[in-house]
Amino acid sequence: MTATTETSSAASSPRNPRDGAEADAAVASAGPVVDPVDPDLAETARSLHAPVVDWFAAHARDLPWRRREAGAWGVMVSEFMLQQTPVNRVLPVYEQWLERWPRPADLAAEPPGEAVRAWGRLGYPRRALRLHGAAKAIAERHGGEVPEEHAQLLALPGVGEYTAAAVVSFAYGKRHAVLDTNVRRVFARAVGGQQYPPNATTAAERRIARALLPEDEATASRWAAATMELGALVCTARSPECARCPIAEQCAWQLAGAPAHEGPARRTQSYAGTDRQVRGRLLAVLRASKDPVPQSDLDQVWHEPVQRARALDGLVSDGLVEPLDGGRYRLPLT
DNA sequence: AACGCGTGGCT
DNA sequence: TAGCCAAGCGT
Repeated sequence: MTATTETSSAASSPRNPRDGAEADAAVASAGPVVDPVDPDLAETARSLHAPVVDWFAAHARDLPWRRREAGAWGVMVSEFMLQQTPVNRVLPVYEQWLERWPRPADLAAEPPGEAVRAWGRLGYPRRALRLHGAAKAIAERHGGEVPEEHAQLLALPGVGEYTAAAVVSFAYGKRHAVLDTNVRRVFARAVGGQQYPPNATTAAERRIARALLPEDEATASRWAAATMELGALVCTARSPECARCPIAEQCAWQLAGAPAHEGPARRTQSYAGTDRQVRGRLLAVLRASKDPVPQSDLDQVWHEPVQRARALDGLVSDGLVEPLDGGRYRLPLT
């Protein structure tokens, strides 16, 4: 089954990002919200489920957060760490984290600076602060249990649309569409016939993800994990291994001759010389020291005083660094 | 909506 | 080699 006119127009949303939104709005205003499933899309879905889920059963990696003993907290910790950080770098930090803080309340009882320190070099250390904040909220407002509802999860710091969906689906086995960068790429190719999805998630993509979600709860949960895994291992961004793909024969992109991506390239972010690099160096010094660090030590990490001061100010206003008397700094105790 | 936010491996 | 890329979020 190749992409229909409906799905291909929806999935070509880099050009027409409003198609899906208008359709959704029209349905929403019509009354009770029942997912509008295009019959062709439904047929596409049925033809994809078995091969993808079977492939997953045979090829899924044995990752610690996929084991039963991980629990919802383990899933949640892994999802925070995996936000923009590769699996291989997450693995050792995840193990140490859960050993030290096996429940949300254990983390909540510690200063936020300890979370930042334990985060190590995973990058984007504000995630550590948010995970600590989420743990406190769970301890205080949810009786120490990771909430099961998508809306409750979404209210936690650092939990966005994707992470909430991942916890709902992976930790609690509930039926919820999960759209991460891997799934978006798989759908863009298999359904949309495009090499890459649009830069930002569109309403059209959400609609397709919902339409493709299996009815059965347990299958839906496996499907979510399976499509992610397929994107991570086979349908990769740079060099997809279509010969190993369980749905290559049905893939709209393959059937179209694997055309190269049209349209604007993704903005590539620089790093060298940016405030981010300076922040990283400052924080590395602070992580390494259990005691407060004098300003003079921090001054060593970057030659340019204006940028250095701006980076330090930023860390303080983000709550990643606590200024003390006498020009000394440390990771935050509160 | 576009941007800032770390870090390191890969091609 | 210099981008490109990695299970996003918040503003």
